Amino acid sequence: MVTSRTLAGPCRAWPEESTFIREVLDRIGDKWTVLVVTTLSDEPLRYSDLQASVPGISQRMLTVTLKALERDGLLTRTAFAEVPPRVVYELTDLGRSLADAVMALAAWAATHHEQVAASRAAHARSGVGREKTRHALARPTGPATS
Amino acid sequence: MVTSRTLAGPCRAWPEESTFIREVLDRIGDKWTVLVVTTLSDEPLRYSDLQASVPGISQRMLTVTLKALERDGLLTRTAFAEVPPRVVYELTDLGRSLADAVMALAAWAATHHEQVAASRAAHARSGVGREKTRHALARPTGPATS
DNA sequence: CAGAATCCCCACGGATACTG
DNA sequence: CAGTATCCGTGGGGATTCTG
Repeated sequence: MVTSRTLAGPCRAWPEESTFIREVLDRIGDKWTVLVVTTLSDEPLRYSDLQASVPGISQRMLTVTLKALERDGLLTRTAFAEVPPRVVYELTDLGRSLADAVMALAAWAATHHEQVAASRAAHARSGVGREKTRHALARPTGPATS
Repeated sequence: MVTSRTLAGPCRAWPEESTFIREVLDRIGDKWTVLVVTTLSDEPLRYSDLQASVPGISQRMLTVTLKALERDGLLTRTAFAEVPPRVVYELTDLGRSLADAVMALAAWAATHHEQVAASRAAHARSGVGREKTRHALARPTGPATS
C-alpha cells in the first residue's frame, strides 16, 4: 500500500479524474445509499423489507435513494400487479460491483478505525474546546525555505 | 468481483460493521476531504498551495477539512515560526492508506461512469419530469409469493 | 403495501471581514 | 501567510398526511 505518493503523477489542477470520484461519492456519500446498497448485496428485497433492514430510514429517503439508484442502473425495480402491491429491488451487476468497492472501503474502515479513534481521543485530551491552546510550533527558528 | 452476493452473510440488522463504514464515509463523504486528501497524496503542501490546488475551496472549508483530517490522524500539520508564517500539511501513513482506498473507488468510477451516465440518460429519455409516466409492471398477473 | 406530496427545520457551507 | 469569527442563504432530509 501507500503507493499513491510514489506515483508523483501530474494530478495538479484536477484534470477530470476528480469528476469521476465526485460522481461516485455524490452517490454513495449519503449514508442511506450505502446502507441500502450493502443490504441489497445480500439478496433482493422488497420495499417494506428494506425499510425494516435499514433501521433509521424514512419512507421519503428510502424512495428517493431507490429512485436514484435505479436511475443510475445500480438496481432494478420490479413491480408485481397483485392486490397487495409487491415491489422487489435487486442490485444489477453494476450495482454489485459498486457494492464490492464499498465493501473494500468498509474493510479499510474496519482495519483502521481504531487508529482514527485513538488519534481523535488524543486530540480531545489536548485542548480542544477549553482555553486558547495555541498550536505547537516546529523548529522555532525555522530552516528557511532555501 | 461481485462476490458480495455469494457471501450470503448475516448482515441482517447492521450489527456494527456499518458503523465503521459510516465513520469513513462521514469523513470522505464531502467533496473537499476527497480533493484535499488526493491532492496531498502527491506531495506535502502548504496552506496557500492547497487553496490553489483545490480550485473552488474557501478558506473556511479548507481549514475545517484540514483540522478534521489532523484530528483523525490522517495528516500532520507543521508550522514554522518564520516571519511570513509557513505551515505544511502532509499525509500520514494512515492518511495515505485511506488515499489509496479512495483511489480504488476512483478506479471503479473511471471504469463504470459511462454505464452510469448511459443509464441516467436512458431514464431521462423515458418520462421523468414530463407527464405522469406510470411505472411499467412486470408479470401483470403475478406469480404470488409462494 | 408502496409510494407521492407537503411542510419545515437546521446544519453545511459560501462570502466577507478581522487578526497574529 | 495562515488562519479565525460572524453572518446568512440553501437544500438535505425528517415527520406527517394522503393515494392507487
